[in-house]
Amino acid sequence: MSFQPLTQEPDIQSKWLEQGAFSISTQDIGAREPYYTLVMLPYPSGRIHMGHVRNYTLGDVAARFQRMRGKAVMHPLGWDSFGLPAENAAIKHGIHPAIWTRENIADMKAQIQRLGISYDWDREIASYLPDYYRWNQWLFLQMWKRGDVFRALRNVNWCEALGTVLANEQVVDGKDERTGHPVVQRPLEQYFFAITNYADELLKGLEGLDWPDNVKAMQRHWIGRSEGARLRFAVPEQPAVEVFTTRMDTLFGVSFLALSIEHPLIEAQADQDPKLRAFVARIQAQSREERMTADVKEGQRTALHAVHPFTGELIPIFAANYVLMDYGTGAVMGVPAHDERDHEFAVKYGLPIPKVIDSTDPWEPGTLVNSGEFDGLSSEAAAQAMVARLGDRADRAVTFKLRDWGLSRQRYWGTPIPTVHCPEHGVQPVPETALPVRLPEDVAFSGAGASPLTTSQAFLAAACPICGGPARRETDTMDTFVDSSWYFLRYLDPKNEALPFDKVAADAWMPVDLYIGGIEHATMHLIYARYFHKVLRDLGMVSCDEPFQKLICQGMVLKDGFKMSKSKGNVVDPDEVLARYGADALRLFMIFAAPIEKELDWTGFDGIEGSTRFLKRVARLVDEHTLSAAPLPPREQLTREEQDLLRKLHQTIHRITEDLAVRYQFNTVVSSLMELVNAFGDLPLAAPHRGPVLQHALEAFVRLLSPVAPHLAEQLFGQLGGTGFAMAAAWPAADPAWMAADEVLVVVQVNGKVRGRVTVPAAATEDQRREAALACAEVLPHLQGKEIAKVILPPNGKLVNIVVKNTGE
RNA sequence: GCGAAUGUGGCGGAACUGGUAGACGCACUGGAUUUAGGUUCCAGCGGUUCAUUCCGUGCGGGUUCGAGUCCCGCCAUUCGCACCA
Repeated sequence: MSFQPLTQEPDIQSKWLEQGAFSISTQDIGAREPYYTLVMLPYPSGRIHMGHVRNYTLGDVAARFQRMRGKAVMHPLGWDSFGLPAENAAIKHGIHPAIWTRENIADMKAQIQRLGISYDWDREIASYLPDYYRWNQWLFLQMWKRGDVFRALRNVNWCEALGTVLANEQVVDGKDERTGHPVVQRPLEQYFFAITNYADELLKGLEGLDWPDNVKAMQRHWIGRSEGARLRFAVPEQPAVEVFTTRMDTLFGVSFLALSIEHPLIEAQADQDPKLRAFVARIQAQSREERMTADVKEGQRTALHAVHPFTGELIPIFAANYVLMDYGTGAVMGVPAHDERDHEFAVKYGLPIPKVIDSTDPWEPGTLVNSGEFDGLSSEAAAQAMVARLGDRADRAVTFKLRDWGLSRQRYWGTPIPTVHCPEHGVQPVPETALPVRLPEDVAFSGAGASPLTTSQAFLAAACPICGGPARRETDTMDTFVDSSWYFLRYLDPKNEALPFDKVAADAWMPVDLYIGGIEHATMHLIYARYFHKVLRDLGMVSCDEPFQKLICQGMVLKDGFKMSKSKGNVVDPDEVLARYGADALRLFMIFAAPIEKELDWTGFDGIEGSTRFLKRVARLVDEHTLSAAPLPPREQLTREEQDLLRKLHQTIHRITEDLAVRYQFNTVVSSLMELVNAFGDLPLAAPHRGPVLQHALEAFVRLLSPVAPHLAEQLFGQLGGTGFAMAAAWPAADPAWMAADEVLVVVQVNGKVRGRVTVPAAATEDQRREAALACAEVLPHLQGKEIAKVILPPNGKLVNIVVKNTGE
């Protein structure tokens, strides 16, 4: 029948779908162990790209392997279908985001099905559908009740000309990327999830996760825990200024306080100080980007002074551009002698630079000097002593870089936040019975002005849940990261109309056994989802602490060393490859060409030609084989070559199983398959038991092939007389008795250099191995005139090292 | 600057606990089959050498009978964060 992927693969795919070969249910758990393979929720941009192909193929190999091992495999896919591109398409082409999204999903789904990925499509979800986003709203209400949601002011990117808020990615060089209108920072009242309540747990939880080190490091850094102290400086006739410091020991070196321009004290002073007001206004006018990238430290002296808590000295207070309002307390004690930034600032403004720490590196801790009663103490001891001595003016404190999660978006295409604004009762959540709050259809997409939601009168009109009076419906929508923070739970119970998911289903499958996706989600998505999962646990909805036990980040797919992108014009369309080579060849190449976590360079079609060559060879091997019903003869009746083939078979089963189950090293799975195929070629045509030996080996081989090249495996499985699906057949077991050879090759080294090889019986004792090595013909010349100091025999028995030294002359 | 990772043939990469460096594939070279191209098959393919001679896993040291693997010090590349008090 040979290898005809373009006609055979679609047939096999329809058979799988018709017979529900990929479907799974919670009832399947019991006799079978659950296994949950997940890939990151894709955005339906319209076309799949090679990155998707790589990601989904990797997940599918794991899913198919675990299924064959008898696990109940959960393997779903859905669509992260809210977000800016759909709204931009609406503005640009006048097509409604829902229609654009629906069409894109249909196209991409067809492409993915053509790859033969074994998703249980009955569990497909899409976040833009009310069936899904109503549960975002429901969860928001639960979190509101628990106090996980709050409202606060935060700066947004505001474009005056458009009268709209822009997302960070829409702002380039301080301008709207579409129109070029200037963008400034402006505070707006928004909703937040109090993720910082979980900062410590999010940090500690990383320890137990089987995740790549760099991802864990990124999260640790993102959470950014630092220990120090909070300390209040008295300011005459003003409220005290609280600072956070990790270097309490340097307190005697303070020569100024630097406050953020948003600090309340600075805001109050600016009212009466024109110079300060001008400074604040100038910094405020800078775009977010300008301000983040400015590396010049600037400040403006205020008329105020703080009192040093120990010396009583008056310390000038500055407003400074390098102090961030949302880290620590928004105020810094300036210690120029022992902090690089403070030093730069003090030099610029002519402030004193008193040295108070003796150490080799001025920025590092050491021993205190010029610090009164604390002189001579170590930095660590001094910090403790100072906090104690200051009583209620200082406390030990921990600060995080992690900020609360602002979830408001002034956009149409997202989950409406389920609240109303009542003139009487303020912001009130809508009752659960009123969910979902649906997105209205009658909106205008102009790209200018406030959110399109404000153009729907029907949507805006609401009633206050407390007084029943007229209220304005909230027009902010949720960050799409909310959608992707719990979707993996909805897959487990996608049709539930009473709850987002049932706890029984969640307990059955969670945590996810293998999560595969791009490293670009190392911080945001992977922290938000962990946070949501912990909130859900505290709501009693899930039992485990962490959602994703094992994470693998696959490398990017490149073309000639560069990221594939439309603008570079170097995109390789998966459809083109599928149309020429079929799914199996593409899958095989994706798995074989590079280790999972490394970049994969698509240098041309040579690689996939090689994959096709291999698959053809495999097909030919089975075509040329004559079916044999005879039982496999006992080992002792087989010839050496026949035994060699079966030994290679069992060694390969062992290796591939380890690579898939333990090491997650998929590229060597393909190498092992190729080696085994090469070994098939070494079996002589005249081998007396060729029929049964080959039959036995091919039946096992086809199963090993099935996760990577499932279509061809299906076809060959049938050709070899198998019934049912290859994908449902049992994974072969490696027989240790077969893996061991009765003779082993021993490498003989002299002083660590390979000098010869001898074959000894597997059962040979150490003494026999030593004898054989010393008698080895190639080794003898290297022993001439030398004294044998010792002979090393490592426990693996595959090597003998003879250590010699020169005798006299 | 801080953090993490990675350096192995012309290329992608193997080498699992320190034990035959270069598996497997791509490209290339020669040969066979073929009218030819393609396909398929066989052989070769790190450098060097008269020689299985010596050299060789980014560089320099070290530990060891033995180092791609472990330790110390560099260099380079990639990624992430970046005024974090």
